[in-house]
Amino acid sequence: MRPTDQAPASAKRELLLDTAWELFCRNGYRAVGIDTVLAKAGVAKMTLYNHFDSKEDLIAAAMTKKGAELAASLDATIEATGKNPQKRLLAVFDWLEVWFSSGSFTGCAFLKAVGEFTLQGDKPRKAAVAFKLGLQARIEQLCTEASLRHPPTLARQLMLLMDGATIHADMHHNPGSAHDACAAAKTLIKAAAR
Amino acid sequence: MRPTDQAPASAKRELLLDTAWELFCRNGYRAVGIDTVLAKAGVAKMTLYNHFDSKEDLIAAAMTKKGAELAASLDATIEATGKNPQKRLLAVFDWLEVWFSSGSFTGCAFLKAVGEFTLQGDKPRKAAVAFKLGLQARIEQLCTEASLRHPPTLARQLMLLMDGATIHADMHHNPGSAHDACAAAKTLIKAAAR
DNA sequence: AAATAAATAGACAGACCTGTATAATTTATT
DNA sequence: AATAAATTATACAGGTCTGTCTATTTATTT
Repeated sequence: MRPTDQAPASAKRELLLDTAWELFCRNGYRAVGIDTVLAKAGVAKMTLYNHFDSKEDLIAAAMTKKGAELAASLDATIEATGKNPQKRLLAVFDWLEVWFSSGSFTGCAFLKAVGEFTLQGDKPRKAAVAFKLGLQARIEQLCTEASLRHPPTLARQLMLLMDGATIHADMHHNPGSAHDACAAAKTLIKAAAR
Repeated sequence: MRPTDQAPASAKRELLLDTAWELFCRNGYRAVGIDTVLAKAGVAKMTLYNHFDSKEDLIAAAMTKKGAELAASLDATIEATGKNPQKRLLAVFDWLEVWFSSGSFTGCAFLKAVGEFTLQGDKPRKAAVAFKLGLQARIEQLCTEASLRHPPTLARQLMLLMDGATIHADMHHNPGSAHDACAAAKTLIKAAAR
């Protein structure tokens, strides 16, 4: 794991990203102050500002890092599912259910960022949109590989189910929303099969 | 429109609720200060605190008021659709599309409240959950009236599509997500018909 | 007109926030 | 061991926030 040129990996830096992610995701971005992150991470303030230009930069960097981790985690789940293209597509919902039931689930930090950072130019919002579009592209690819009709449309529809389920799992403290979404997805997939 | 006993309707009070709703929905709850609401409404601070105990109370009250208005608006759309039960159910998505395309659309204040107020006891969160459950009950009723199978499950699934579409319309500035959701809903409804 | 209620302006306390400055100290590298 | 780099502690500036207090003015009602 060589550090990227743009973002050299130091231990403190990674610790800050992980701590920030957890706190912001659980309590909201504006509700959590920098000092809270620093206290929990046990890191000095100047260290933070040596690594990041601002709080928003820290947030965006955490989202980029975690987004990559999540994408890798999803891919691992898909690969572990085997070769059947439809099963691989449906594995996305198993992945969601595991997440929702994990105990550490506190909603989707990307969706929350869209709610809190409402300006087009806000870095956290841009990081969130980028992650969601990347995920959508992956879903679309799976739809294509499953030889389903209209992969772009179907992928968007499946994204509605996924993000809806994520919101509901958080709002109603109900991991079962993954099951509802999965059942609906099966119906859509069956209708798009040829 | 007689004022409710619990919340007597004064002009200033209603103005505060409307102004707060718009600003909070557009910019986020914690991002907007009380003073901004007061300046836009042209109301003195003490007037606010004579009508509401706290900022969170104002937020929760605005959500309750707007929730009732939205429910009435939806019902009006449904009634205007006619008697066909399936068309009445699908009218929900027309209603969404009108909202998304309205120009004043800045995302769903209820979903944003869930993201920003993460404690069970937070009044805004409770108001949001109450609204969403009420809407879900209405959808379930429409499913029942359309003689569809498993109305509770189907209603939850349609809610996933609706909330997903709302999030996406905001996140991607794409009112067309209502159309995606509607098409998916038609597939689910057809599969649940008997 | 008199009395009661509602709204106003403005200052203010106390807390919190982000980001900076400085100097001492630890860690890593050569 | 000597030098360079990273981290720390602490204080602080400047701003913002919610909510309160007081005194004054405007509406409403009797």
